[in-house]
Amino acid sequence: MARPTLKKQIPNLQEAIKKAAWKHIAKFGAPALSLRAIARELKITAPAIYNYFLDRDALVTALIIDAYTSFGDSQLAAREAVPSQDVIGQMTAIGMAYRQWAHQYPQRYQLIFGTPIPGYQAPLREVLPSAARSLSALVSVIEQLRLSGKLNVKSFPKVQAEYKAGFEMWKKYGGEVDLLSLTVAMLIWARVHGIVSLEIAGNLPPFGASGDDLYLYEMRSLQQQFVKE
Amino acid sequence: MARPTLKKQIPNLQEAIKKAAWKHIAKFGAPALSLRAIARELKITAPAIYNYFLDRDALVTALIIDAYTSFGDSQLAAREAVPSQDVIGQMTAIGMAYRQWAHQYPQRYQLIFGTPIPGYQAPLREVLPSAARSLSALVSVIEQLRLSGKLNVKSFPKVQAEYKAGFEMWKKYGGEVDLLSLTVAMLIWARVHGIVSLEIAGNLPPFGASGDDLYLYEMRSLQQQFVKE
DNA sequence: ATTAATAAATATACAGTGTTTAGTTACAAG
DNA sequence: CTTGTAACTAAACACTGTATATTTATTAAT
Repeated sequence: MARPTLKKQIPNLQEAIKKAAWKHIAKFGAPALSLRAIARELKITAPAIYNYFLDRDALVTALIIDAYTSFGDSQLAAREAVPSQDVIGQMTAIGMAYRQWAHQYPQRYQLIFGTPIPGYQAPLREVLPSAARSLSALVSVIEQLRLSGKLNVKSFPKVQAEYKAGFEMWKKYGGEVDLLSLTVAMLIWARVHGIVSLEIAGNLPPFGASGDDLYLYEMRSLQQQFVKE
Repeated sequence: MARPTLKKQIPNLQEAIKKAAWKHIAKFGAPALSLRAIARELKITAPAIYNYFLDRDALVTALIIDAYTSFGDSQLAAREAVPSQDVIGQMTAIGMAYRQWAHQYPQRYQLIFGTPIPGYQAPLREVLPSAARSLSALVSVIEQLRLSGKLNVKSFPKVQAEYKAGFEMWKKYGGEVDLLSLTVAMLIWARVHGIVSLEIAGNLPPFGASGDDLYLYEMRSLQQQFVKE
């Protein structure tokens, strides 16, 4: 029985593999992800997976893209939930959604922003679309702030010319914005990422009853620094 | 020949193993660290390593402690290089040393602050001494700032009571300071870590000629936010 | 000096991993 | 009814960390 009959075949095996992979990641963590374990779960043999993914890295890449999509959905939904006139409200909503998503899916967060898979390096070309989309919510808000003249960027550093090509590529998936807005958004991202990644890894003491006082403080700091008036 | 004669034995094999491990990490990255590869390099068998380290994780822990020590040395040296009256100068020196060290030893940086070893979780008890020491340079400067009344901590959030035990433990290795100074230092650490970790992973566009304009900007931001006057 | 104990290594083996190759079968198209 | 292809299995390779048993060099005790 080299090939199972259609009746016994798993209908969308590609999706089933990813689903089993997520299940294993949630249970044993991303580093323990194993093709053979997935195969056991689905009652197929490990090499069968190679019909759907070039190798383990390709599977991980697919998982990362899914995670980015989930993350981007959460970011865009947060922005949409606040009326577009209230730019500052959108900014905080996006920031809160960031941390909320990270706490809800710590494994997905680490899969995207950490380096939990041995030897794996995400191929930028494949990941960029979903990654740019996920950042686009924040970037668009900063852009709105800039267009309304409320963005305080006194002496904000400029990116080097060599990055221009990367920026053009970003715009393709992240939307038409000024380079300044993108770079400010990236700094904000870096700040938020700094706190959340340490928090997820358990390297920050708990602030406040629910632990988010420090985060709120940092969001206020961002507001005071980058929003005029 | 189960046991080599003293002449053929490697003199401090424990150190030699760590040295070979670092060599491999520098060459192939931390995730590719392999006991068997180390053994091959030293021309011994893999199980021989178990005479010096309980298991692979114990070796990694030893490496992390070494990395923390190297990092701490750099931090403390940076503080010492600036006269103790110039607290703000010490603060920036420490900040610059942080990034400099991270760029000089990206693998060590990722070994400490990332999670590049599959399934490995650093045992806090063993790592804390060197970790606390490495942070103590920054913490001590913040403490000086606080004692001289120049620390601006208007509405800075407080840590939860449950952390008090961890704080007591920290003081044992990181020096006698106020809890506030420690937590402010941790926020500063989070900010700096946010930028540097993204930078090391290649996820930030290059700012300025040598790429450190954004970092300088962020250090100025910290100063403006936390230093009075 | 002889013997016993210990320490430090090797040899071997086990269970696991990703991946390659060759073979087999179910199904679809001609 | 045949042929071709897609989708799988089986078996094997080269790795990995680790456990166990064994061997030997050195040290300590008698």
